[in-house]
Amino acid sequence: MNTAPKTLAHSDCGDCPIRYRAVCSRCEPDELAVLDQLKTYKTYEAGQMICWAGDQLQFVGSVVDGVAALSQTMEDGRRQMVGLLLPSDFVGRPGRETAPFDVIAATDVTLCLFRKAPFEELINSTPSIATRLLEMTLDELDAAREWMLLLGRKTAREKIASFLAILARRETALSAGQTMGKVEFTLPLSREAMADYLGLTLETVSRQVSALKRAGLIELQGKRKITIPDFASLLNETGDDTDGGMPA
Amino acid sequence: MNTAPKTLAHSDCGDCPIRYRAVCSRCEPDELAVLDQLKTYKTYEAGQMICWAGDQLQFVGSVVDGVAALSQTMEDGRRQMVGLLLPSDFVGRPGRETAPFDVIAATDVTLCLFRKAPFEELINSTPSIATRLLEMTLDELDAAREWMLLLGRKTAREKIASFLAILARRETALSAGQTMGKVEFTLPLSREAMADYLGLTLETVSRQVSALKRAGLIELQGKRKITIPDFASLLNETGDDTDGGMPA
DNA sequence: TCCCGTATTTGATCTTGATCAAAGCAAGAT
DNA sequence: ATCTTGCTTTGATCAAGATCAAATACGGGA
Repeated sequence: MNTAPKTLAHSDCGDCPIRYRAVCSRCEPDELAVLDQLKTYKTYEAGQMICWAGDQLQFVGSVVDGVAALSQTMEDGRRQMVGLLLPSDFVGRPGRETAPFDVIAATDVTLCLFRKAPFEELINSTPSIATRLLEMTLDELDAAREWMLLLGRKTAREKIASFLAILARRETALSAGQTMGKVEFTLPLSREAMADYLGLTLETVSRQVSALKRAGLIELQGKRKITIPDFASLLNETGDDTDGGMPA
Repeated sequence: MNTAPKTLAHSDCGDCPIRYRAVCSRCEPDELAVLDQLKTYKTYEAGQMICWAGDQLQFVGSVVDGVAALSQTMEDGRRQMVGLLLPSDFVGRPGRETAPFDVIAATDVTLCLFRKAPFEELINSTPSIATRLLEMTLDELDAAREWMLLLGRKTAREKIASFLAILARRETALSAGQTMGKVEFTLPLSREAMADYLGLTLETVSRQVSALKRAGLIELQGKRKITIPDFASLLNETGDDTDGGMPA
């Protein structure tokens, strides 16, 4: 599961994704110099806890490679994943003392980290960075609310189709091509993790994946490699408004 | 349902809640002067659409009185409420062109509005405001993620108990007293709206409310007035970690 | 006060997805 | 090559909640 690191850097901004997504929308040289001095990298193995809900937060940063998950667990063990962190996503809470949720490495993960205190100073002294972070947080909030529709109202089949569609879209977004006929990608999550994300049991996930395969909407190579022969017909299964509109 | 307007203003800051919650954490006189010139009030009747998903956004602002709801609807009519906006909550999207979700007046609602463009200028020129908005948005994000746990994993009974507990907490937060033995309040939502919020049907909501009443955990005066004789025992029904921890 | 329209409650049945249980499979270890 | 071990798939059964269909209660006018 150790894919070669993908380089997501802004063309002008070196190799650390945070400079591109979270900070460097205008590439001010001063800010970059500060960030260069602050950044460190850290890696985690698949399954490892990155932090626990309630932990003191020392760092913020972003995902360089791999997939991390935010999740919550109830006393009796019921678990709900509340966010997926893919490469280039921001991790952490400027202005917060403690982590609100558990963070778990779903695959092997590399993070690019900055000590929180100096990063917060940077935010407070640089409106463009605060604005950029606000924008990203609003995106996350919209995504969370889309997910609430999925969790509250969609059927198991629609949940699976939606999840696959989101991954597929993210895949093709990275590799320029907008053609959207056929898409191939690797599932970053186990059946159990998918269940935790979708508010289902792993058995139901397995059954519905099989059902989509039987229906010819997806093809499987092994357990994790997925081919979507016709993206549009998968979209029909998601329950989403298929025509235009705003992406989440 | 037209309760007398509650005044939520910061003691130093006049009558508009936005100055307290979103902007006026330090009460800079210049900012307040600008905001005073911008603000207007607008009222909506219960049930009225405040805006539709996809609408051009001209304003941002905050709820002064009443309850508004963010919601999404699928083509076949399934609906999921994704946020409740209570007095002092911020409405709108600095930096966004269009509304991501429908906004509906759940009760009669009064909003305090500012034109978006000048408000955005204020944000960009005043780091403390951008930071404050970021903080508020992070709070909303945490609340949305708490809600994902509720939607994905909680039972109908736990959902109802959680919802009532949240309202009760909000009620007592406003009226100083932290005693938390007995709480009384009025439901701001119909059974149908509660169902849309909780990812249930209105029948299931009705049945579970009746069940909680039979169990002596709540009392009803009419349909909408609720008394919680012992808040702690209602909390036991929410499935939440009851001891300490961080509030959402 | 009575009437009407809407919201709520209640009941009977049906469906979906959870739960329990048992194989199946692939990859690494012996 | 065979035996683990840890997923994943599949099957049978069950329960929670949805759906369909009536009652019933409530609130606001005439």
